[in-house]
Amino acid sequence: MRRKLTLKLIAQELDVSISTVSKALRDSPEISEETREKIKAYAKKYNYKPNNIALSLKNRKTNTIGVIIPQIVHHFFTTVIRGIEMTAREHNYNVIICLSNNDFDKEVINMELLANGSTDGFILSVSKETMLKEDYHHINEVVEQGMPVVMFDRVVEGIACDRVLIDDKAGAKKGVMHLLKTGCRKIGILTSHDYNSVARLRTEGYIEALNDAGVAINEDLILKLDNIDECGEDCHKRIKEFVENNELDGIFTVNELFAVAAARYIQEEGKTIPEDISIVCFTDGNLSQHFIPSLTTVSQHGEEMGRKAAEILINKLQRDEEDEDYSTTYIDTSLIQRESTHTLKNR
Amino acid sequence: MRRKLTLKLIAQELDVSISTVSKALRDSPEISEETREKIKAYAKKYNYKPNNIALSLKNRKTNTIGVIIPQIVHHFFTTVIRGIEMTAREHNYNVIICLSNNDFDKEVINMELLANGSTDGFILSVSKETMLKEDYHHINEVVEQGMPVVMFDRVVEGIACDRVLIDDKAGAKKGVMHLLKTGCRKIGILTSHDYNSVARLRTEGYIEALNDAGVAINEDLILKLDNIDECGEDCHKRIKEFVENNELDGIFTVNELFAVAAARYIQEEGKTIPEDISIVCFTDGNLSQHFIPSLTTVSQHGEEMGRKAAEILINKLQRDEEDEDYSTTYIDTSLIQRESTHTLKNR
DNA sequence: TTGTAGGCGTTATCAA
DNA sequence: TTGATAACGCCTACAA
Repeated sequence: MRRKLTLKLIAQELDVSISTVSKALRDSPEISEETREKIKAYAKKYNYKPNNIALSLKNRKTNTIGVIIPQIVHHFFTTVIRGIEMTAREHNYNVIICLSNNDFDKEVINMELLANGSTDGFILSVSKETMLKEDYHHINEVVEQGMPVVMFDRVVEGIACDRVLIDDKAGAKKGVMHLLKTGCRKIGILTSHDYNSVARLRTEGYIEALNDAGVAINEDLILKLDNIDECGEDCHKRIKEFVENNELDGIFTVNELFAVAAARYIQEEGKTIPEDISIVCFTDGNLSQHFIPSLTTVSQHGEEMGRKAAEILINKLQRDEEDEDYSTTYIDTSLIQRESTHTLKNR
Repeated sequence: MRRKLTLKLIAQELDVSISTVSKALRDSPEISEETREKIKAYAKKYNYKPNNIALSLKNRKTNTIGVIIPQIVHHFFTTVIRGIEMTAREHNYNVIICLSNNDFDKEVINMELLANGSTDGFILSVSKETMLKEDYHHINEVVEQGMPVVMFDRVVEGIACDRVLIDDKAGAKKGVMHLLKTGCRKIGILTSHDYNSVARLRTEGYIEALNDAGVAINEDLILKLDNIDECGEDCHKRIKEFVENNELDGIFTVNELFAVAAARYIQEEGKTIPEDISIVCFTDGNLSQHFIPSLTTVSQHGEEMGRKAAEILINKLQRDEEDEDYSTTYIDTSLIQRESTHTLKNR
């Protein structure tokens, strides 16, 4: 079989019209039992499958959700995707994923590409560069064309779309409170600059937890690194100095990488975790689970987040009269206690 | 702007025919300077973008590459995807990614889905379940329809397609030789069952390295775990026993997870790495880099692999007369020395 | 220089 | 019960 089978080819072969074939295959009662069977048998034998492209064109909808994310290395994004895919499949939607690699231009290209017919709507987490530039024209354009958009995790103000967020502030607070409960008082935080919505909220949670506990905020104990997605040489150096120059008994970090770097320099100083310094970090990924000591983390329930985002989007897609109300949903976090903090009886 | 702009709409608005608009926008010399400018100005003003779906249908090609992989958590797959995307973009192809989650049914569904018009060709790494079942009908179907397929990493015999492989055997050999060179003699291997092509080849490399060095193979030192993608409870237990019951001075593992698990039980026994036992593992990911001690690894050059796979596929797509010759390309590995092995002067 | 017609693969409407 | 026709959005050979 060289070329894909089409209705036309079947029609020619069986000497009927195209529309007869179409109807027969869709079990139309218009067609006589006999011809219907004949056509279906032929289609089955030669494995006919309708061409999705033609269907999309005809129906003006693709039944496909476009997902645009900065990176895929993140365990977190992986779980979100899984959630999206599960819900999508349940509702007979397909998912296509594009990576922006935290690059503004790529984000724009990808969105335009998918917006030109490949997709009915978007689920997206904006790239670092986009946040820095504060240029959202590509997202707004898509919205203006009537395609629903759901932003998750790394969201941005001023766009007419739904939002699904980790409750970053509450999560961070939960983590820092755990440190406090297990006896830490000199707690530092490794975070990132405030343009990153996620980092900012987590820093706020840290501050709030300390405030609630009546522990004074010491600006020296707040280290804002340049990038929340990696930890390069310079980042390592700053963490090293931070650990060496401050008398800490606890550290909260906004990602795993910072936590692991801190652990390294803590141990190099001859201190042990959690005896001398406890660690709690955000994101329950590979590293947290397998590091020695394994890390107490604030887990993000990415799968639930993905499910929720997909649900909202599909919902919007299905009742196409468009309402102008946009929701913001918060997804809870939970604390996973492991070896990097003192054990606590009550939970 | 509610509905997307089409040629038809522009034509109505400017009171010309559709084909005039089409030609003008494609800079046809047939159209007078004047109307051309007028049309282009209008299109630009209202941000006209051709509908990809319509183009695909017309041209019977999508300019899209479908990528199907088992998992995305793997750092390795991430780098492969990056390579694919880079090359694809250079040649004006788009990439759409689908995850099989190591699930046979999902692999089949995804392939059928993409094959029905969404994609011109495939780059795929088969799922664990598919390898187990040895059922490749979905891949063969796609091939028979004339869509080129490039398999990478987890490949399978008996399919008419190109292949891009890590030289797993040579890589493993390289890793084990490093252990030998740094003085290890009682070297164990943590690997997976032979149905996994990758695991099998790495095991062979291990054996060959020992043979070459004149070290006798001891079957007790070869542990075949059930799954190469994760390391669950049972897996951990078996690794623990393996480490405790054997007098080892070196361990080679086919992935990071096994290495990290081994490290844990080695240290629990009061031994240190690399002083008492050295470790080398396959896959240069997050864990290897950040673990303490950081792990000496066999790095897979995933990006190069992705580039190569994409190049081969695009090449096939572009000269559409189909030749029946299929290539197998091996991608080299390299050894990255870190803290988990003794240092070696020469490299 | 501009417009008409046909086709890519489907489906829906209406006519035979 | 079956078939012809138009339409989805685009492109192109050919006619005007």
